[in-house]
Amino acid sequence: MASAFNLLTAGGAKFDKNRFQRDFELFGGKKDRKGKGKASTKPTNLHNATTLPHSLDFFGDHPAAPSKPVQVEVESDSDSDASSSSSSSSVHIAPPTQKITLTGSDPLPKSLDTSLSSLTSLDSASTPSRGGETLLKALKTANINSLWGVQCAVGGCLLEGRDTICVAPTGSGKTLSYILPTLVKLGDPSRSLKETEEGKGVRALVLVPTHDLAIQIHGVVNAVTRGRSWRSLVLTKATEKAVCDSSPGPSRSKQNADGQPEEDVEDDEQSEDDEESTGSVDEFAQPKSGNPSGLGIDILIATPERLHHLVETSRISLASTRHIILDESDRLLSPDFLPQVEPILKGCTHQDVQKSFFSATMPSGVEEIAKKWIKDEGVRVVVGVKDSAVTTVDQSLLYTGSESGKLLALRNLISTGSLPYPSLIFVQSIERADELYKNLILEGIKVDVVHGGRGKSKRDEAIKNFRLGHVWMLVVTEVLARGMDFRGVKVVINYDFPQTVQSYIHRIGRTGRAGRPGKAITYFNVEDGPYLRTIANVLRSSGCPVPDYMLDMRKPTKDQKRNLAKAPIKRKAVGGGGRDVAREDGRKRKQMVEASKKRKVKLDE
DNA sequence: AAAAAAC
Repeated sequence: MASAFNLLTAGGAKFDKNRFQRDFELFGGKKDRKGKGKASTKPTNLHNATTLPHSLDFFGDHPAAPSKPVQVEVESDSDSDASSSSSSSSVHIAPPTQKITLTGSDPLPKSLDTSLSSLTSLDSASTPSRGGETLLKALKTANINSLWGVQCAVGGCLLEGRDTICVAPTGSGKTLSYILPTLVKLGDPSRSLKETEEGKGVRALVLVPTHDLAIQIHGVVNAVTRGRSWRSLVLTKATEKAVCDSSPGPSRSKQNADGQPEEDVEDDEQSEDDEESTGSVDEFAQPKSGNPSGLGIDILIATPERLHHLVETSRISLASTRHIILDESDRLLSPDFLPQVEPILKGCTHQDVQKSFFSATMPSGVEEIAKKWIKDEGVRVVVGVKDSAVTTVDQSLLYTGSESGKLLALRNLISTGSLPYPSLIFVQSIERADELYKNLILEGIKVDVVHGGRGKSKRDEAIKNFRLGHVWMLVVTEVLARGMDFRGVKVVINYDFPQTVQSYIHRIGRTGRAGRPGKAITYFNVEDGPYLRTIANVLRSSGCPVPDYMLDMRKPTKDQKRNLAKAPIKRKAVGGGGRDVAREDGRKRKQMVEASKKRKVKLDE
């Protein structure tokens, strides 16, 4: 326990002001490009274009703002970016450093050093050529000047062509850790490769559990491929056709194991009709050669369901895909998604396809599933302590007594001005999200709500406004718990108790990113009692004080399960709910307890 | 039990 604490605190406390700044720009760039009325400045000028309101300006008003660097032991030599172009920074602040553990068959890949050039200078199988040079240039434009720990380690693995499972904390830089090496391995954009086999179809596939995360990752890709002709798309209804068109002809899918040859031909005819109706080129004029335009998609970012559908109906082939990345992979390999994800993985039939799996949490049961898809030469990268919360978040638990007590507590925070913005409020259901949203409007705050029941464009809009600072508080469901990078978020409030440890870790990981401080407050009531202990253990492992009685609380037994989802926000908690023992719940609680035990056991990893 | 993810 103590060792875990030390390990964690040794890690999270370094700062890289340059890096934060460029991260902001990175995402600002995406927003601005899409912004309607916004002055369409160059993406790099975003910081100026969308000046942060004071409340969002982390470095301006936070007491812990590193006007001088936080003093932590320096063990990395990532000082190469000290002379960055960033105006307001003569101080060098190092990125978060944590212990990184690689396991796998020998020889283990050598970690890259923190300089960007280590991405392209490697004499790996890839063709360095001009691709590397222009990538470096693009990174500098995006104000990315050095690699972080996870990016060095994962970069080494992916560049060597190894399949990889990576468990790294929230906000530690996982997205870039797979995007950058993938770009290097792809070498040149499909546009420059149109005559070659390699440039066709979906060249790299990133699979994520939510639409919103897909959009965000697309923004990252855009930011690091600025000025080049890389073709990256999010698979949506709108882009579906273009994505199918990029797929090599059906002749290819015939070679696949599960292909349905006869129907392919008919599908082809069908597609052709669709083509013409949308005024596209006659891509399928030559069915057997397929996609004569030769325009592939370099990086496709997709959610499982739509892609699964396209694969199952043979409208798209992943037979030429060389890279498949599962982000939030424990979620994607959970029973909810597995039926869709498995066929997609199966569809990647190229003999050289590289598979990689990423998450901040990785229950061992799920990791076993991931391993089944990985070659013997696979590498496991663990940054810090697996399945632990980031230590940069100040976590606390707050007893609110009753349902109405929650709203009271939140209102109190707001009215006393003690709730720093921007903040993120998690609730358990769509209904409760809408209801809390309505209540908060009455408080006169700039608030919006995001959940799966809202249209995609509304979601995009709300998230954009939140990033821009036009929205101070976002009421959300689990949909935004994972992966979303709101760099400025100061507080996460778990208005409703998270249902799993994983959920808790991901939710509070929306703040305290990249070594920055953050705060997480979790409300709980009597009915959350059984689950409290598990979460309390997480707090303690990451160094946050927890009253002893919480850890002593009895293990979850057959407590009545509150139907929280249907409980109105305003109403007082109704006593005497269902008394029945929900077997499902028992099972899940056991998993939670198991997971936390395992976490403790594996502290020395 | 809810959420998410296609039509």
